Amino acid sequence: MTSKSRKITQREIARIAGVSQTTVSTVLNDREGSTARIPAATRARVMEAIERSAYVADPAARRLAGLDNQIIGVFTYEPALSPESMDFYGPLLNGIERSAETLGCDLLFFTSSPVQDGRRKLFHRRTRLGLADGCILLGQEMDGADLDRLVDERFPFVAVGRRDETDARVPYVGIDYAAPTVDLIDRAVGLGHERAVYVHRGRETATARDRRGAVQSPAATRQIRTTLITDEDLTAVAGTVRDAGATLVLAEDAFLAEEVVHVLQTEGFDVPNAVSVAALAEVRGHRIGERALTGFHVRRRQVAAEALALLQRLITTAPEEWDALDTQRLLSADLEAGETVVERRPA
Amino acid sequence: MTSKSRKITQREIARIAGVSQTTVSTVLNDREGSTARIPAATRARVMEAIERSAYVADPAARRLAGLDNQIIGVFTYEPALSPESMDFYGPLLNGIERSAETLGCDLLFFTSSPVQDGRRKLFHRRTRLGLADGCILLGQEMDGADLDRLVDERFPFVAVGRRDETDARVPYVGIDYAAPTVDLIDRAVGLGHERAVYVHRGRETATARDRRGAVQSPAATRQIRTTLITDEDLTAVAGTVRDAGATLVLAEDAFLAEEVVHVLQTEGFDVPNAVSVAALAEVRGHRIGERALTGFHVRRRQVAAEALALLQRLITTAPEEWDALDTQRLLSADLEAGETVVERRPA
DNA sequence: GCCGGGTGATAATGCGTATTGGCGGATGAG
DNA sequence: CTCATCCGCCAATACGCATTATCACCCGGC
Repeated sequence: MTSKSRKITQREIARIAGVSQTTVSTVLNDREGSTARIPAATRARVMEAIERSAYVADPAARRLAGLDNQIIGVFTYEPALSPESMDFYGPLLNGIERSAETLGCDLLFFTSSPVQDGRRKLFHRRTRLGLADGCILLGQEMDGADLDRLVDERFPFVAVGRRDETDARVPYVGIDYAAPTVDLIDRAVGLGHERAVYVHRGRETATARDRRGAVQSPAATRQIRTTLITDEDLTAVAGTVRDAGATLVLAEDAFLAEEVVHVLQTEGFDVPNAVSVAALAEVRGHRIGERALTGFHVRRRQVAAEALALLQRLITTAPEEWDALDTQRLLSADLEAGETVVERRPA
Repeated sequence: MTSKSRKITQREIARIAGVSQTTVSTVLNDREGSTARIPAATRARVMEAIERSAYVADPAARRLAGLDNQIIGVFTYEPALSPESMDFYGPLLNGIERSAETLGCDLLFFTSSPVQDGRRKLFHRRTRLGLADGCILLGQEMDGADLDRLVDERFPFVAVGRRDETDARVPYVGIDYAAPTVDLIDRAVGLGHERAVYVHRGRETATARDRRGAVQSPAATRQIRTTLITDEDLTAVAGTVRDAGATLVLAEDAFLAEEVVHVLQTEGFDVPNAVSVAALAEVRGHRIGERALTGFHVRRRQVAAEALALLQRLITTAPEEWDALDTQRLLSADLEAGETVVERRPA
């Protein structure tokens, strides 16, 4: 073997097959029409030259010539492949990889983006964003300017997570926490609970508002009285529970739930027999003592799959017609029964 | 805002700044020389136009013009981001991501490669390999044809894992199991062991030969007598141990070690008090009852970092001078003390 | 013998960037 | 006054591919 093969181009193939570069291109893309007809014999000759020389098209040239590339960009605001971020990013990346595989797309991770204020910047002088046909954005919080610019440039992208707070036109696939929150409360009511405390982090993100909204919604307040407090002074939790006569504590996320339980137990509460506890977020892998924490489960793999499907639709649709598309999608989190919300014991 | 911004090119910038496209390119790459001199005033004018219009270079065009792209390809023979592969790929990918970040490179995952015979094929008609400046190959076993072709085409790449069996010219970063195997045996001898059994999988890979070679090396056999058996009939292990009067069992990997222990315990052996056990491979996370398994630890993050460093050297070196480079590198696995190799009790 | 129409191809062009080889004008040396 | 520099800039070109516009040829009909 050991051909000194530098780089095989269509021109090279053309020379071997005794045709023009145009013909090679036509054969490769089997483009047929009144303007370009290739008889079987010629086609075969060209094909053979291609097979024998193991030609592969230069993706850069294809891209420059205006074709798409089957490359999907993946941007994360922090390192995605570190052990710490794996809990969050792992299932998402897995879902993305699987979808990309079936779509026949490669994945371009923008790991080179310079870090500013502790998070990566999507746009910079040497960004390779333009190589991708579209881009998936991952991260707990994103830069509004980045999103605006993507929208302005009509670059196909999809954010994972609710993003309507920054720009109403941002396409996203997010999680609905409101519906399962109401479900969870229903279930607690069914177990006899009448007073609850909701401990939240006082954030003003869309999902935080969603959860508060659900807790304070008519559907919920009709059945249970809930006192809201923030995590600023966790030691106050015990007092609030006592004062409100609450038998159920909801926490904004699983970590907060764990802290709250610790405080309650220190104050002599029996969890969950005297006070039930649940988190309004992902709880897989979180336990309170021996018991699995009650809360939600988010099917992240499915979120990723939906995001890629949406992105694919954007890529294959002309920007002018994006308005007609349904580009903002919410998936409901699943209720994860767990074992920390139990029947209310008569006092 | 809301510029209808299609795509800003150097020509556009040139028009705004009242110069030629050549000048813009020169400023951008601050190329200076007798052939192209730009006075500060012009440079400033151009720079301002660039800043204001938020210009970013088209990577495809750059690539086509022969420059490098700061893109490193990552090829795995099976899905890399699935939960099952994470044990193996996780630390490697993490190391790659970190190195890429400091090198300012993006990562292109070739997830689109069509699957054939249960593993992905690197080369296909639409491969985007050419977009990358170089490529990292990951996977337990690789396709020799792929490696040959990469070598032939002088495409910069580095395989993770020993690959000298396929082609002597394949650049790789692998793990040395021979040295730590001898170390492990030394230590066992120091604890009084005189007879051992090595249970291996009967494979003919480079690393498998390495381990067998180390076990049977003069340095080892001088101190301890080792009987080799394969995993074909694990129930035979107990008999072999008894017949050989062995007090130490070495297994080719941690999973095999676990199986072996199970067999031994079923047969009434006290592990590790009567029979010590160790694996000649990664053991982190593996336990025998309450005890951490003795064996090796592979610093995969470091392996990845070395691989990227080597790849970078290949990329920045002309192919004609690759021969002068040291392109095959072995890193020694660390001894992981564990608790399953203990002092030999007098019978 | 001329014309229309279909067939099988190709030359020319463009995509956005980098680079080579100038070119006109000013300045300085002889 | 002439010739050689040097300065500041630009036209032209290449990169590999896709696409548009043509072109030469042959065949049949009139």
